Amino acid sequence: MKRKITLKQIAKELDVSISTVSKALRNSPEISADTKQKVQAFAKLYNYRPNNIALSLKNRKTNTIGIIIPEIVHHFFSKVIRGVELVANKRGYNVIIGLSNESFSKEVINMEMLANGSIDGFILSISKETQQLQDYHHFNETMSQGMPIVMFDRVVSDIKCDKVIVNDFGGAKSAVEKLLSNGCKSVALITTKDYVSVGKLRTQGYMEALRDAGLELKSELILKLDDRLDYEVHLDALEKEIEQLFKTNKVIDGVFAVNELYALSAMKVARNLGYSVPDDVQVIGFTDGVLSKHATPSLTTVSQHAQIMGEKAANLLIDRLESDYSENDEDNYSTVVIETDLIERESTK
Amino acid sequence: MKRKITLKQIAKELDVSISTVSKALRNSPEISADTKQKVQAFAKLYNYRPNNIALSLKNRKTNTIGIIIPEIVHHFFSKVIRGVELVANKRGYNVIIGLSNESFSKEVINMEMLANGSIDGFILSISKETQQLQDYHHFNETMSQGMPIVMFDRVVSDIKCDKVIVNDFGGAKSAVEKLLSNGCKSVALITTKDYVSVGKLRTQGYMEALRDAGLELKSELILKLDDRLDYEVHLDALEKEIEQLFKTNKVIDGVFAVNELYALSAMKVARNLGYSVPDDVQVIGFTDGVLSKHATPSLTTVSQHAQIMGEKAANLLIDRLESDYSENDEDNYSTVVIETDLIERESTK
DNA sequence: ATATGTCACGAAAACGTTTTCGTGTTAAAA
DNA sequence: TTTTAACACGAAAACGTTTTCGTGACATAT
Repeated sequence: MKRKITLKQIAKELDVSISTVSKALRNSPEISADTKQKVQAFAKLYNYRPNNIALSLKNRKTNTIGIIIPEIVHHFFSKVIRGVELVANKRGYNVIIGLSNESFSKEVINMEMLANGSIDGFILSISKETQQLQDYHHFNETMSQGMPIVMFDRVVSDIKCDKVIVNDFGGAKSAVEKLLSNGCKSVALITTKDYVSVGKLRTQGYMEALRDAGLELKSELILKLDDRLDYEVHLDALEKEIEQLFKTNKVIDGVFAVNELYALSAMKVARNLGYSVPDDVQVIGFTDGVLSKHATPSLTTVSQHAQIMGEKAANLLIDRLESDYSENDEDNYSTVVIETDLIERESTK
Repeated sequence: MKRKITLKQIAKELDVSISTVSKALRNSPEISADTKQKVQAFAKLYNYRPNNIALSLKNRKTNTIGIIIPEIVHHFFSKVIRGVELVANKRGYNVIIGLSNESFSKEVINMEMLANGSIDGFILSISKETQQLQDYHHFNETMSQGMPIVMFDRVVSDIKCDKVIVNDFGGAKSAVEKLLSNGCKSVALITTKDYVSVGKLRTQGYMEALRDAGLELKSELILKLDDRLDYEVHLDALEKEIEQLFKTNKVIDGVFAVNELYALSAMKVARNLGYSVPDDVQVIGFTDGVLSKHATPSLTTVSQHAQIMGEKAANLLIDRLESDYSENDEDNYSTVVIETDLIERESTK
């Protein structure tokens, strides 16, 4: 179990100086062909690779980007990671992950841990708790130390930084428009409480679609759920709520849900109540998830292009990291909006 | 945009030496109470935190573990990551990820990138391509440089290292036994080609269950699929194969599938052919996936406890990293076997 | 008054690199 | 023969820490 070989050891072995070895390996013209050959051969033999940590310290650059997300067991986020990793690797960066688990304090701790030199910049989506508390000091502190941040999906408009967001409003609107053009007269909305930024935007898209169509907005058709509860565990509670919605509003013939689980549950409840999907009730969800494709009937969804978001975010961050100062300190932050696609499946006509 | 403050800057500002600052912050008895107070106050004011990279270089220890997996958009792997991250964070480590994307060369490149000082040890699951090529030089080289590896799920028995595996054999066997005790007379198996280690073991479990029950093994009931094809994309091809299986074997009244997609497709095909699940055909899958729970009918599965695997793997690795040499170089490697659970849902009686 | 000891701090090395600058040797130019 | 230039290499600093060891100032004991 021998340690990795270092410049110093090579230098000693070959009886030259460390500088010579370093230069020889980088093919410096200062070094004679003879010496180069000797050094390079030796290095190859012993499989020499420069130590990343030493390089990071010297260059004050780690070539690593940190990604903080609320949850990894979630298709949307893992697809984003895949996008980030893809671009990062291609451009010579590593990716280090931190999970906030939807908790404010874990988000803060994780960021502090990574901000002390481990990474060059952050890509993150804020936790639900942070959204509620509206405490953003850790973002501001990080940025004031010269470490750039790119926010994606769940962003906060008060913070000045690069952002990548989904066109939640537009996606929701066109989904509801689809339902309406498919003949729905009473479209229900299953959404989250308003402190969740994306939920709020999707709700607004729903409203606008109705207004544009000259339809009255009926508050009894809107079900706002508290998503601090983990409905993946309390599935029955979720279904109860939706059942209530259907029972008190027999006219419902269309449902737009702001996430996959809500949409699936709506389909299930509707079926149990004797409705046929899509004949009696049509359903559209907002998600990139895998459930939609394999459900029966398969679910029409608004696709978010998570992987593209990740790629975009990574490119934004790395571009900023590699730009020179001059461009950097004018606040030329950009916000990239990823357009959604409506993927039509069996839950709509 | 001021850089993070360093010991040197504090020292200069307070007109003491760097050593004094360092000691004062670590509460060394060498330093007078006065000076300590002064330094600590200043450091707190400027929010001083030691630079991780410098510490890593000094200590030759990064407190970071690398995890290499074939794919992140996959419930099993993301759950494992969650487990690793949980334990790692609790024990003061960060997690850096590399995706092999099921490719041998990307696996090698990723490992080489991280092995040059960025991390203290690996947790990994090998790619399909590596399994085929049976080229394990990168694992051996990594370990010979004193960097420990913990393999999980897809392991290779030739390599001496800590391992965390699922009881694939036992899980499969008890699943098939369940089908038999539920009255199935002809249980089909949908599996992968034999070079996939876990697929092979699950196949063996199937066989043993039949043998124990005194049943004849009929090769026409075994469908071996080439999983180098991405069936998530070529879903129709997969369904064609399974349809063929059902059509040529009308007697099938039970199906054991080695993964979620195969199981779901089997259910779908069966239904399309006019069978009722579970009345005519009962189905069990092998997976931790999310599809099973939400399918209709929901799928009975062999649960792998992915998160626990991640936790176990992380603990094994960190234990080894933090053990002293003496225990380390005797080859006391352990293999932890995670037992499976049969989660009964609607696809079985 | 001298020897001993404690206290509080600083210098320097080390981790593994890269890079700037200085220098001795040799060959070419004057 | 002397001056100059090119060549090939080494010493040292720097990145930010921690830690070992040395040392000057002062107090106490002899």
